[in-house]
Parts: sequence; structure tokens; C-alpha cells
Amino acid sequence: MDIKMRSDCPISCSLDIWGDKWSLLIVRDLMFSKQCTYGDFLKSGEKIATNILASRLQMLEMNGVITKQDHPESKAKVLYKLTQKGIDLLPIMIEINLWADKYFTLSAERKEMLAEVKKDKGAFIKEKTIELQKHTN
Amino acid sequence: MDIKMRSDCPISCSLDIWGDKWSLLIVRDLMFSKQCTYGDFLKSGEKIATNILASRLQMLEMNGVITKQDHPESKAKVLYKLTQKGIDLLPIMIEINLWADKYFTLSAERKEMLAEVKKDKGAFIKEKTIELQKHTN
DNA sequence: ATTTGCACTTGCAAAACGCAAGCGAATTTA
DNA sequence: TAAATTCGCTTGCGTTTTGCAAGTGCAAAT
Repeated sequence: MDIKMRSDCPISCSLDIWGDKWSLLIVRDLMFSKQCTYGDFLKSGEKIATNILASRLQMLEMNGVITKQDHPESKAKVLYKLTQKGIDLLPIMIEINLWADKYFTLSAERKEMLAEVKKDKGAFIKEKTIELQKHTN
Repeated sequence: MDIKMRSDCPISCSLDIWGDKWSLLIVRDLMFSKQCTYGDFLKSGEKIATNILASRLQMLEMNGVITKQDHPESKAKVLYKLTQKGIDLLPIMIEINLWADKYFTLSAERKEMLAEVKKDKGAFIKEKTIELQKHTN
């Protein structure tokens, strides 16, 4: 598994890393849930297959979007965290949410978060970024 | 080819439509180039295969992101255009560009556009949106 | 000492991808 | 007006990726 760059276009380069149906769902879980272990990702609503999850985690780690950490409670568990490169995907994730808000029917829970985003997008990003940076070693 | 929704998550729903390596490159061409015909998409730097292009165009049209129009010059040609739903992907595209700007080496041409974006993101989106809406029938 | 939990890996069938060639209609060229 | 070219796809087919189920090895709990 290696990185094949199709062109030097920024959109293309980005898609080469996370342009599939699953990668951004992993990033989503790391951003908006407390889900951080392999097993937690598997519990997400979209039911990712274990082998796909493993290959995406490897891809995202190889490209510096996420990192593995020791779990404080147990050697058997692994904690996945966003790197700064991963945290910087937050504005993209927010815009995707806002787009979906306009064209799909969202759950009340999501609409609540988006209401806060719409109030002051810049502030939300700043706060959330700091929160995500907190537990980075 | 039908729409399979994996969950009601906005990120997931969005990825169900354009979560692949090619769809956003088509949207990119419609946004940032004057490329609008089938043949023009094929000329893009990433060298999309003809059958993949056809299936993505069909998918995007079915999901209301793009539309076909008659070409003013010839019946043999087809003009592809972004719908409002497609135009509304602009903020996402911009954020992807900004993310890539931070983590990849971009061409001078792209950096130039991004300099304008960084000056006033809101203004850029507003202007570009109006420009894209202009030639919509 | 045995069972359970966790993070993967493996095997295999099905689907998607990628390349090249082909095809029908519209347009241009000779 | 006939032949060649352009255009927007479609088709065949080999390769790659996906998705499902089962299995493996280590750690931790019982």
C-alpha cells in the first residue's frame, strides 16, 4: 500500500489520501465522538468491515492524519488520535455538515451542533481545535 | 446504480454521493475550469477512464449535483453544469484547497487563487457562487 | 487454568476499477 | 455527396478493492 499521486492538484492530492467512503467517517468519530479504539470504530452506525477498518487506519497513519497511542487502562487496547494534520480537517468536516444540513434530513442531535456552528463558525472551529489538541502527546 | 444510505449521519450521506476518488474532481472542473463537456473532463490531468466518467456523471446527475444542457454550438456536444446543490459544494472545495495548501506543495497558479481566498473567504465564495449561477438556465 | 476481550489477519466471493476497443449519431472534410 | 472525424458514451475483460465470516495471538479478567 503506497501513495499514488494522480496529479499535483490539491483536490486530487487530498482525495488520494481520504477520498473513499470510509476514511472521513473514521476522522468524524475521532472528532465528534469519544470513540478512539479499534472496537469503537466498529460500533459506528455504518458498520465498517474489520479488514477495511484496518487498512484505512494504516493509510491514515501512514499519511500522518492519525496516530496510535498506548491506552492508559490496558496494553490490549490501542488509542487512535488525530494529529494536527487530522485536526485541520475540521473546517472541511464542518462544511460537509453544513452542505448535508441543506440537502438532507438530519437528526436533532446534529442540528443542535450545527446551530452552534452557524452562530459563529470561526469560534466553533477555534474551540474544537483546542479541545482536540488537548490530549495529544 | 441506486443510492444506498449507510446511516443518517451527514458525513456518511455526503460520502454516499461523492465519496470516491473522482466525483469531486468533476465538480472541481465545473467550478474552476471552463471545462464543461464530456471530452473536456477526459482531458484533465488525472486521466479518468471513459466508463468511470460516464458512471460518475450519471451518479452526480441522479443526485442533483449536476445537469446536462444542450451545447449552443453543436447537437453532438453536451454541456455539463453544476446545479445549486453542486455550487453549494464550493465551501467544501475551498476548505480542501486550504488544507492541501498546508500539507502539500501547490502550483503557483493554485497558490494565487488561494491568496485571494485567504484575503476574504466569504467574499470569494459569494462572488464565485454568483459567477457559477450566471449561466444556469 | 480457562474464558473473554481486543486488535487485527486471512480466505474467498462479489463488486468496482481501469484499460482498450467499439459504436451510433452529428459534424466536418474532400 | 461520400468519407473521415468528432463526440459521448458502451462493452469486454483482466485486475484491484470491497465486504462478509471466520480465525489468530496476545492481554486481561474470572
